[in-house]
Amino acid sequence: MREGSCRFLLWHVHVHWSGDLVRRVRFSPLPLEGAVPLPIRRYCAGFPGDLRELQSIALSPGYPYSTVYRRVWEIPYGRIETYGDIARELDISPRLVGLAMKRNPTPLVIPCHRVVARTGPGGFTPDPAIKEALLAMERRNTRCLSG
DNA sequence: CCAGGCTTGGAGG
DNA sequence: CCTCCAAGCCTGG
Repeated sequence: MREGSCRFLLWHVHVHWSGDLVRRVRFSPLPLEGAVPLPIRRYCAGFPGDLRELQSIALSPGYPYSTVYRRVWEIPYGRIETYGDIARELDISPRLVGLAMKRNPTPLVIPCHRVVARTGPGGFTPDPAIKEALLAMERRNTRCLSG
């Protein structure tokens, strides 16, 4: 089990991982000694790229809300969907999707920031500004590709 | 057992 | 346009 952090703008992204399996990702004001998986380092540095080459503990069968996490894992870079969309598709309540996102053990790998409310970005722990920055970054990187 | 949570759609001002 | 509110889930405490 390895751990480390990298920078995303003003934040430090703590990652606990081994091989391509990521067990924990969290945003912190403080750095953590050690490295993070290359795809995460690239992503945080602003390069558009698929984090789906990484696995998350949240995808394992039996993990709470794993069906929700698998669904969210499918959302590609630069795309967004609403809590309601996913709720209807999985036949659960929107609030349950929100609860699952709040408990997401590996943000970024499970891209919960791409799940937004019908009326705006929606929440994000520990700071909604992180979500907005991630979405802005992906918007910008995606727009350049197609005009 | 029980209340929460990154919501939503509808009602009413 | 805005605020208010209950439905509705299922896990952790």
